[in-house]
Amino acid sequence: MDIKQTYSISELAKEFDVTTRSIRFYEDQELLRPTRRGQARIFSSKDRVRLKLILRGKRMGFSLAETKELFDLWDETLSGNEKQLLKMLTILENKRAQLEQQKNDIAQAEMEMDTAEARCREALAELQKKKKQQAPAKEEARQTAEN
Amino acid sequence: MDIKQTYSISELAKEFDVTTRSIRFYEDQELLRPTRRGQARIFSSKDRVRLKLILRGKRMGFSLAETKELFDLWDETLSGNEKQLLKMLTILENKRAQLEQQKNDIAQAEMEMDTAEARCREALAELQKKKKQQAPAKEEARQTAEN
DNA sequence: AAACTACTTTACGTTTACGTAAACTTTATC
DNA sequence: GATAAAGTTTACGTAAACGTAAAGTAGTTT
Repeated sequence: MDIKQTYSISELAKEFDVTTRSIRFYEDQELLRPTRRGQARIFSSKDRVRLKLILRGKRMGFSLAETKELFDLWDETLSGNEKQLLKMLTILENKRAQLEQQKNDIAQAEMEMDTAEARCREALAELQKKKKQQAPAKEEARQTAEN
Repeated sequence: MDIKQTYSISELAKEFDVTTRSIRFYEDQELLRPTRRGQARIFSSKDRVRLKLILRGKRMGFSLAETKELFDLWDETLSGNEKQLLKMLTILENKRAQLEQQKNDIAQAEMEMDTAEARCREALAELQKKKKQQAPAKEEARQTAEN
């Protein structure tokens, strides 16, 4: 049970910091399926969850098509015949492998950022040294000023 | 010290499973800077490393422009004046935050995949039960056949 | 020398994921 | 009842990241 049952397009746009254009586009691509009151779209909390998943997918480098595929598959899975269920399981395995790859990539990136940062700090320290040599007289003044 | 000093375009294309078109495009966008022998491109091991970084960046959802920015910044950093160094450090912080976000996203996704998989297996188990009820006579035959 | 292979440039085409402008409708407010 | 506020459709535009010919060059094999 969510806090609210329905949402307007601009409510969702604000909450997730996307444009209404994007949301309409996601509907056009059938990733969201709002109902209508007259012309206006009414989004359910299911739509809200899906929007959240869409955006997370994007951050993880998934295309809208990929995300839609997962949504569709999951819907089919719910009215599950055996084939669909098995297919879903294998796809889940594939996605898990993808996530593993991403975790490796991230770990690698973090390590490299560590060494990059270290080199930066070294270089900075070098510069500081040279400054001191050029103007050692001002040192005490700055020390007291740093409080 | 790498195994090899220089690479042809097709060597790199094969090794990293990208098209030569992509590699030329990366050069065009100034992410790679091969030298030439006549017309032909000669890639250094530095280029090779960069290509690897480009592709990892893509898997992590980075645009080529973002990656190029990092490359350029890092190059400037090497001939580091203080401002550049400090800028690099803050950018590294930002990237770290991004990685944290991605790690959260992945963890979330993994949890949801766990529950999704569990539901799939439950549904499958249900289907198996129904099958048994409909044809309990064939059970022993199948059991022995499964060896 | 002809053919093959690997590489090149030029340039137009394509997909994805929206941006942006124009011209309405509906509802709320003054 | 005018006007603003929030929503709508239609439709053309755009940036990114290549794909895909077309046509040429350079070296090497037969």
